[in-house]
Amino acid sequence: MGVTRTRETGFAADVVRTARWGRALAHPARVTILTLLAERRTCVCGEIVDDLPLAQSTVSQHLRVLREEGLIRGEVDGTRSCYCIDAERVRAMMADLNRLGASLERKAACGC
Amino acid sequence: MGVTRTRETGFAADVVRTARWGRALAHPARVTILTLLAERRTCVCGEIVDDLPLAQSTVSQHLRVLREEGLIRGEVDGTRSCYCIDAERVRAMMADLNRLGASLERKAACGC
DNA sequence: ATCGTTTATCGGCAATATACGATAATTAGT
DNA sequence: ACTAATTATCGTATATTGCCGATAAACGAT
Repeated sequence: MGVTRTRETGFAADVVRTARWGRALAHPARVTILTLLAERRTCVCGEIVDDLPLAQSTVSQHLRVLREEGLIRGEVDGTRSCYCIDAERVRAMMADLNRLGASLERKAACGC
Repeated sequence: MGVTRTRETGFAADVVRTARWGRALAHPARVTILTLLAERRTCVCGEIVDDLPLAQSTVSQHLRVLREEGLIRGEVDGTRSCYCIDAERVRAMMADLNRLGASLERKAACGC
């Protein structure tokens, strides 16, 4: 009764992993942050805030999501936090997404 | 006051598009559905329900999300709905995601 | 027309995500 | 020690998502 199924039970592990990448990218702010970090190689938090139409605290939360998925790393540098992309993880993400994409495209012909 | 910013304002159009792909993939059920459709080329709704640990109505909602993003197409066939992957859109999605991935990896060296 | 089958949608509830301001924490500089 | 600057976290309000059962809608078969 009232089971409140948790989101990630009953699904294959690789599928869950892929879905997590999806979630990480599922907000424009996070995609923008990644792009910013790529363009500038590295950014302090304040610079990111300046480039987003969001409050500092909100940006910080998005940074956390990205950090939790490992896509970015943060380093405290004095009073500021310096963020950069974790290339390794980005590659891992793209590998997973491409694996999905490839398997979808391989047999894409529609029988309908 | 109480601004409740809408989620997709103030962001670049391509970023919003990428984030939408992310959202589409952001749930294990949807990734599973896509994979199922790829494996079998085509499925009626009931078969999909049978392979997911979710109620029929819930699966139907996930199908709708995928349909709204154009990743799958549904065709009514008598009393049943036959779904299949829209290869075109999947390619478009992967192109967008890879475009992001490439731009992230290109300048990945971390300055931290 | 009625019944059985299948799928979509509705209504409602719980959980999560998103947003903000306020505050705490950390550090540099004085 | 105090102040200013920067960032993370907290508290909270709202929106969205996800889930289910129930119901509606569409169709085939009798």
